[in-house]
Amino acid sequence: MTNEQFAELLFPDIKNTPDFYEEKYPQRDLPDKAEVTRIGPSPTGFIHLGNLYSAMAGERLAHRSGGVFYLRIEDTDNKRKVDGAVESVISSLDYFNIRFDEGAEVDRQAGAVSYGPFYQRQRAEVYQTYVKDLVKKGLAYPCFCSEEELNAIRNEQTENKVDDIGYYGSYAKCRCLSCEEAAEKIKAGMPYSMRLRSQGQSGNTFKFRDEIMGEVSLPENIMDVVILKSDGIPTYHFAHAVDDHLMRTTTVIRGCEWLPSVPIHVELFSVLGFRRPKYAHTAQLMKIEDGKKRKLSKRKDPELSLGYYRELGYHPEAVRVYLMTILNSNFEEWYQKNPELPLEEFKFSLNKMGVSGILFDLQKLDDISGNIISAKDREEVYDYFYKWMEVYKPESLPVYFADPEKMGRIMDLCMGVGQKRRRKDFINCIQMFELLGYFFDDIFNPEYEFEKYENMTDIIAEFKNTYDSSDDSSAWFNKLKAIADKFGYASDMKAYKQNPDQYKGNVSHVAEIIRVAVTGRKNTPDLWTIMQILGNDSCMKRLDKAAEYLG
RNA sequence: GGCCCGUUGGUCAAGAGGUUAAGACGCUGCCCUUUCACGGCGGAAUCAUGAGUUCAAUUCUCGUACGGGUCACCA
Repeated sequence: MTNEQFAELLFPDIKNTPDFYEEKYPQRDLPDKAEVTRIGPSPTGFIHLGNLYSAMAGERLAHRSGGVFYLRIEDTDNKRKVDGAVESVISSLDYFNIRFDEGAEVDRQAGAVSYGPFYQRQRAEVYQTYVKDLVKKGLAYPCFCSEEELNAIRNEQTENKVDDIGYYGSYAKCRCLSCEEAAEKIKAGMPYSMRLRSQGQSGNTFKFRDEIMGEVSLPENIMDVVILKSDGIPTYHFAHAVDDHLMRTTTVIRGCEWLPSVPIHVELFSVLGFRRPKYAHTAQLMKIEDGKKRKLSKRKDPELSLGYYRELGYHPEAVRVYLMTILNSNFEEWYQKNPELPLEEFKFSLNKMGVSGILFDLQKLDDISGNIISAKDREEVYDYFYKWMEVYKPESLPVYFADPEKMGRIMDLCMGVGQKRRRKDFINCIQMFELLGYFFDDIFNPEYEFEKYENMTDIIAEFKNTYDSSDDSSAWFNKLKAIADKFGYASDMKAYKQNPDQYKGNVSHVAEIIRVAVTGRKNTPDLWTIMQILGNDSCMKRLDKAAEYLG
């Protein structure tokens, strides 16, 4: 039996040849240095920061060069598929302003060549066409080994401390089956996968240039890897080779956990006669746990999920800026110099990307986020907060937004609108939600942050007696000073600093006592304004409540 | 275990054969300030380790340690 006949037996339904697809998916008509990149999430219902990190790199590379950025759904693993995952992936990426030119669920421009379908399951025939061709050339063969047999091989290799663990050489039982023998098994109905007949030599290495890692020396692939699973769907490796070739990807950007499988991909491209794309393997996002760095894991780390940041109400821009700062080492400086320029102006480049694992720094994100929100208009932040609450805290909407005018004043206050400089109180929506709670009598239930000072109840009582809501800010503060003097606190900061021992404290301590009494917190914006917003009745009740608490 | 990658302050990092080894976050001191912030000016804190090359090494080479990744009909 010839290879030709054998291929026909294996793939009787495949009528096309590779040439058909080469023609169907021609070279893209793009400017000279245009890059074609892609993101290929698997629809497990979970898109994470690492994906976004890579996606931003790909998106920037493509769009800065006048190229194409597309979305391919890598759904070859049926077992892990989650319903609705594709929608969630797209919506998450959209939230963070990642836009595709083509790909799954993206409408393409009329008349343009389609490189789809972009769901790998829908491309089974394409892959099989190429496998059939490999069989004809004697470069692929069916493997009938069961899971148990494969495990046995692996165990044997482990026990014998063989260096290379896997299906290759003399361990590859099915590799030397004749076409006739294989045909027998197929006719008997045995399930089988298709494997690459590797041409690699053990011990050989080759130099490989990665756009991020630089030159890397790797061993030649010797494994007869599975290219088609028994259900006729390809493995990642094979799908990657065929798709990125046919979709005319110029640079493959993916996590550096893929670097060790580059030898497989190199051989696959070579065996298929494809020109290899450039590769860029991005650093991993890590997290510290028990004093050790480790790769962020989908299962264990909720902070890895993009949904997490959305739920917390981090502004997408903040997440993008943060990611850019870790994506390109020179971004931060550029951003500080050009805070008003759109991120797209930044000259992103792959070789400015870091090679080693990056520890995710939430504090830094918070700082960036605070800066970004403080630079926004009151209206924008108001809307943003409102929309977040509609989705994530709808039951609180009637409390916080019952009086839009009041909420507007609160926003102005906390953002420092109209002041010389903006405040940076707001970081994300959940934090705003908690921060602003004391403004609303219905939910005001403070955990008082009182420090121990002398005469606290006396000070509160005296303040209550003298408070007049019609006082302006300075009259109000003068009364605070008067109270300070009355109870042996310094009303003059300079005097206090010279002789701190002569006083029980200073006017800022007095202010703190009133602040905590009214709001429960030591840190709030201008107290006088808060009391104006709350109104006289509410303030009086709160002062009583605090006095009662202090006993 | 094999293979691959990495190691500059607590974190993100720039950097070059000779530098006072940038900057940012965090921490912290002072100033400003009628309270909270904002802001301004300072401070502490880093080249994993051994050997080699060199007049000179944190930078180049080799080893060691440590960290990470990967070795599936998962991606």
